[in-house]
Amino acid sequence: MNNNITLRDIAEALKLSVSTVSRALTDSYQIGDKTKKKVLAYANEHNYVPNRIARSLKEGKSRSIGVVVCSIDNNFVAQMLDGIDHYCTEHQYQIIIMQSKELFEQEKACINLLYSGGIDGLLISPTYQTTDFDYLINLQKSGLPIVLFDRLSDKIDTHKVAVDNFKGAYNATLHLIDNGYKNIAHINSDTKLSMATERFEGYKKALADAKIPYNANLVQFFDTTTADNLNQNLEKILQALMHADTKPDAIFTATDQLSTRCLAILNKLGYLVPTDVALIGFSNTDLADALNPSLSTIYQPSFEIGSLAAKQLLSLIDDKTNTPFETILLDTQIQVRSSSQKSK
Amino acid sequence: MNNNITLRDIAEALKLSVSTVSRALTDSYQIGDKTKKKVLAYANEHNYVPNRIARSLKEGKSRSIGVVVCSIDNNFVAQMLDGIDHYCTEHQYQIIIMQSKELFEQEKACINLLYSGGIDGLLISPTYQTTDFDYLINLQKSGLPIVLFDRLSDKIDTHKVAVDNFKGAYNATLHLIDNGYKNIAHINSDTKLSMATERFEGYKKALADAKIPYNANLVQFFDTTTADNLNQNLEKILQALMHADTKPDAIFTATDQLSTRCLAILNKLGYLVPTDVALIGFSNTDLADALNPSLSTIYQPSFEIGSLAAKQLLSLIDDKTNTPFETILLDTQIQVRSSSQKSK
DNA sequence: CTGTTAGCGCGTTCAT
DNA sequence: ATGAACGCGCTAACAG
Repeated sequence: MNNNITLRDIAEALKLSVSTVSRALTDSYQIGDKTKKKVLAYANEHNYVPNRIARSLKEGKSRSIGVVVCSIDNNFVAQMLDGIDHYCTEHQYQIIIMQSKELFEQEKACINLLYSGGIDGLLISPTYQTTDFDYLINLQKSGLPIVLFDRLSDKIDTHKVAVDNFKGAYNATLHLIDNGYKNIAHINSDTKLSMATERFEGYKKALADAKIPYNANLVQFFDTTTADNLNQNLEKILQALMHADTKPDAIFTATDQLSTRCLAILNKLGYLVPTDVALIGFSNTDLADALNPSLSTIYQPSFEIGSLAAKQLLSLIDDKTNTPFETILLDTQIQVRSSSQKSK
Repeated sequence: MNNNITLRDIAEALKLSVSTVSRALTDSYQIGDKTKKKVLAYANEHNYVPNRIARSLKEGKSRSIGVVVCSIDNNFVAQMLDGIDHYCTEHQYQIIIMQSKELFEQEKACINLLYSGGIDGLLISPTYQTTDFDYLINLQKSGLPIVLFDRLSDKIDTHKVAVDNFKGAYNATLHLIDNGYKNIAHINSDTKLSMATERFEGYKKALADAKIPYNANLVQFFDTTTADNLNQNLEKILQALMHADTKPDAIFTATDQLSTRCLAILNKLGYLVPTDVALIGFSNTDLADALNPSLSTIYQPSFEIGSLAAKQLLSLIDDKTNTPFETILLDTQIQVRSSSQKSK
């Protein structure tokens, strides 16, 4: 660890007291100009840098926040982290990122580690498995500011930031309907988190509004927590769907991974998109344009989700005024490309 | 910050001394069984969790390492971070990730922050701009263990982990040659870091071995540090190349971003890949299969780079035995898909 | 086996 | 305007 010079080193070298040096460095009004100059000069020359750990211990706050996400190796997550990092760096907060890998137990382990590590607040996007929020609620009760982002839950009352999943899903489905598709399948994660049901609801509402009867056979929820699960199950599901009596003419996928993998697997199985089946899905990949065919997506303002969540958390940390908790839902953006339009 | 109970709270409640409690909790041999049990029980019940900050201050080490990368919002980087995180979590080290955004000044700022934050070691993949390593060398001299990963430099002597760029580039170029391409263009970043020149050298060597004369007009180095720069310049470069007298029949791109953007832009400009021009490039995107056309890539073992780099760093931190520094170069893997093969 | 004491580096009273 | 002393929570050397 950092074995730089300390206040005491400066004090001894300059024959001053530690407290004088400390005050000189913080530009206190009670220190004479000459001493200030002298101290500052010495500090610069020997590039003194305050020991953050000691300061944290003293002040009872670390100016660092914990961030728990499913996986850092996920395009969409990385974009949100970028937003979080941007806001926090700007406000001189350090972030400590931990990965839950979609495992509830690991999520708890992360939180524990972060908490004992002395974070000032917690930013969390729960795992797909997470249904029990008592753990977080207890932490919150014992004074830890918490903000949920991307994946929300009603079970805990706090600041939350995500997108309007219902509307996004509604628009995606509506877009397919507007393009003449009728047998629209929906593939989703089987998580209990609200994002999944909201997207499902948006899908159903769009069908209902268009007077298209809902067909449960066209809807699939399954375990997407690991890449292997996702790939294998998705392939089976797609094959089953495409061989069923009511073969879908379009698919609306509910998550980033689901959308891109779905396209890859359809290609692999030899189906022509959108001729055989159209596709639109939630996705933030910047390769959407280059995909085969270019992928229509529901784009989420990932960077903004991250930076806003960070903003909410820092305000929670600083403000002791009990402002009521709020849930911010940003709008998604529909990006129409080839995969969802009947080829001319 | 964490305002849990402390050793003193336990000590007072149990009418013991703080040190006894401390030792009981660390299962010291010098503490009686009954006291141990009592302390442990009380600690569990009130879920005591040691204050990491205080411990860090006391022990002079934080069990945390700093990681500086260009951007977390970069597929390849995220994969390496995943590897780093995996190894560090396993060994109970915390990582603090900071983004340089390819800016040398910001890189220095990150390092400063990390250093004053009391990291035990530093993992760094320098910016494309970085040519001056004195800064790092000084830190190293003052006792900070440093490991370079992914992007290396001769200017500093320490552990380094990356891939064999020369060989990877050689193989990519050779593959194009084997498939009958002769006018092979090469697009690269204009960084001074060795990775760029090594890839360039690999390209040239493959040409030379095949007795294909080197044509400087087919080689382009340019500023890829921001997404805007990359996109705009790349489009110009591609248009120029494709309209030149010696139009390339194939392109070898040297970085992840370059490869995927190149494909997207070629599509946008209306060129058919690989019919009009073939393409292979360094890239780790898991969407390579789904791209239009599927993209042939030189794949780097990103996770391994990360975890190995972390391993080297932790060994540096723990070992005080002066083992000589080593540079580990992992093999890349060529993944041949449609973009680099003459359509049949 | 247990308690007392000291000190990590810093900020902050309380004196002077 | 400056210094001495204390304490944040923890570990470890030193006593007994």
